[in-house]
Amino acid sequence: MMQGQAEQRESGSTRVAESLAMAIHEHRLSPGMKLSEDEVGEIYGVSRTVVRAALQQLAHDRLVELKRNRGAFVAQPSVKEAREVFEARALLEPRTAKSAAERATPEDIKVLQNHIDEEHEALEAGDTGRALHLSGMFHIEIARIADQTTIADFITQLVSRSSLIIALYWQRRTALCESHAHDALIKALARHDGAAAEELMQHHLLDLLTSLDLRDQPSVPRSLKEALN
Amino acid sequence: MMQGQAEQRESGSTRVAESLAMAIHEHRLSPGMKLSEDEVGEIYGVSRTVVRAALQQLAHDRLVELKRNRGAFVAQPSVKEAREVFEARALLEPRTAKSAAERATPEDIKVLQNHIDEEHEALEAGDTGRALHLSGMFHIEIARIADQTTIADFITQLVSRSSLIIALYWQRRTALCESHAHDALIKALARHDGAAAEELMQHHLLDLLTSLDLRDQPSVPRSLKEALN
DNA sequence: TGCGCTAATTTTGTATACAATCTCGTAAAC
DNA sequence: GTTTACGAGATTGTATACAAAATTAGCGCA
Repeated sequence: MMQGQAEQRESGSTRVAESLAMAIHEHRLSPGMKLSEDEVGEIYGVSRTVVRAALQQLAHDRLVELKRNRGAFVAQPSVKEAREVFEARALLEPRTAKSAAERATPEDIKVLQNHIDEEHEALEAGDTGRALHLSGMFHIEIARIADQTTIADFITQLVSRSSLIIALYWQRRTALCESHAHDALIKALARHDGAAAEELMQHHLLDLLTSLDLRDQPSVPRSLKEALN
Repeated sequence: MMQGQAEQRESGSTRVAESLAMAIHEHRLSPGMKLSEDEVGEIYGVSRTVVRAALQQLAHDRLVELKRNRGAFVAQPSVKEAREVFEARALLEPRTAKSAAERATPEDIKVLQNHIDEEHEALEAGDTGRALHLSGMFHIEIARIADQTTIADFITQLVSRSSLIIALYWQRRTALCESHAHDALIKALARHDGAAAEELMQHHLLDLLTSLDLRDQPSVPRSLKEALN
């Protein structure tokens, strides 16, 4: 009966959620921006029902914040939240990179190399949004290689939030994140050097964190109301 | 205008979700059981709309599994998933316990002690469901004390899933989890001994894991259909 | 009896309708 | 001129109605 492509067509809400998430990752939607249900629904040609489901998904990933009876807003991670996200990543990712190094197949390495290549391309093309997105995908891919679905899901969420954090707290004066950390990582993975991968990941995350400007200015509120509410 | 208790009354879907989660934690709902939208809605006196929202929340926490066009089922974590959950906990909780030990106030210790006392009470009363739930709350409370909201959220999710895993894979022949590990932990926290807390937590999680029967029997399917689908 | 097909029933997915709440502009009072 | 109160408009929360898909039951046939 060969059921051919098991392609279980994804539900409408997931499609909308993914599209919105992409827009947030690429910084086309800024933190604090309001996501009106009617507006979003009209854009995607779906009813408020599916928009609400999509927004709820995104809220659970902390990409949007739902305020009761007020609607959905692109999240504005506080400085504390930003630190917490990177502390969580520091706990999860180095060890996961180690596991990945021990398990990586040549195919895995190729996929990762593709990510890096595309990342460099986007960077040279000046498309920093896309470059940042691909940079995040690199981290997620490593978790996938480690064959730790649960941890990979957490890292996916953390990378998403990191994108938002970078949008808010990036110091543009710093040299771009093109620190070749990913190149070094992929080399360690290719030669199955778990210890090196673990350490490289740890330092990479620390570099990322210190490249942010995390002094206590809980983001610039757009209005007095937002500040006090 | 002093708005007094900021008690933002929670939405209907969260209420339903929390009630269902509690039922799952206390093993009143078994893994694999179907949660019909109409049925759940009738029980709580709400429409399918809010039930669907609640189920989506629970699905995101991996407490229920949503199958497209087929409905919601209480999740049946596989053996692999069970291992993954405990590996994730092994990465997150020991360090968090260390942080908690360094920050714990006397009030924090008191709250934890209450948890333990209630846990022992429930155990003596033979209410293992409640005991297990309180045992989980103990871990979550430690993450809260560490003042790491992000990690605390992850641990909350992992503890939830652990409850399901225990329901599926617990070996009843093993001596009950009343291994006094929590007593030792609270003592380490009380004297701000971070290193001890970290190590105790690590061993505690390992003990938990080894007390499960994780041989490759992906749970007993109720029917042939479930096995093949 | 056992298998396969079709149709009725049930259940989920989505859209729409109504109710509750908030926002914001206007105007009156101090 | 500033503040407060009120109400129209807009937005979200929930319920219901309809469409699409799956499950189930019944029937015919080998």
